[in-house]
Amino acid sequence: MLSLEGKIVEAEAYRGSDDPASHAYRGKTSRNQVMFGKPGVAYVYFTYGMHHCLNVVTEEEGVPGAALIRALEPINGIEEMKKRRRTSDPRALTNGPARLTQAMAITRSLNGIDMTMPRELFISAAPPNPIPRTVCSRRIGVRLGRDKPWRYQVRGNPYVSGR
DNA sequence: TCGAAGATTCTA
DNA sequence: AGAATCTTCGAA
Repeated sequence: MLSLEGKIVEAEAYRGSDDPASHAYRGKTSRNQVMFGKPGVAYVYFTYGMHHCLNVVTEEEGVPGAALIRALEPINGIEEMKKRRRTSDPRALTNGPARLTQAMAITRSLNGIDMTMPRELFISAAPPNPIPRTVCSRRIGVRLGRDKPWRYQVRGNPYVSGR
């Protein structure tokens, strides 16, 4: 069984009542409730009538917060990803929050699963970068909370999202 | 109930 | 620049 794998190269932070761009800004709802739960859990939501996005819950239980995974560098299962994304361009496979969920077949059925253990969907540690080169900038695609420099990406990585 | 907006992507 | 497309949320 082939697994679909990628290295996270871009993410954005979202918090709670102090972050107007966050789904948790106005408190807990049925959609965002996992943002208030245990850290390391997947928060997957559906938006624009067609797209899924994947977050990792980040804060201790009871405190809302999550990181939106915005881009991956494909590592394994690239042919499968090309089929799912209907493109052969390797850079277009996972360089956007909704693109990577399509490439990796991530849907709301995975909402709420613990990604700190080897599961259907999980995150594992990678060797540290020999040269630290993570940079931050303003978040993308949000109307409110543009001022917050909570987007982190690997500088120079060709698989990050954006224009 | 109803209506507006949305942590996006693709096409023209 | 505009459409696609439907869920979610807050107001009525």
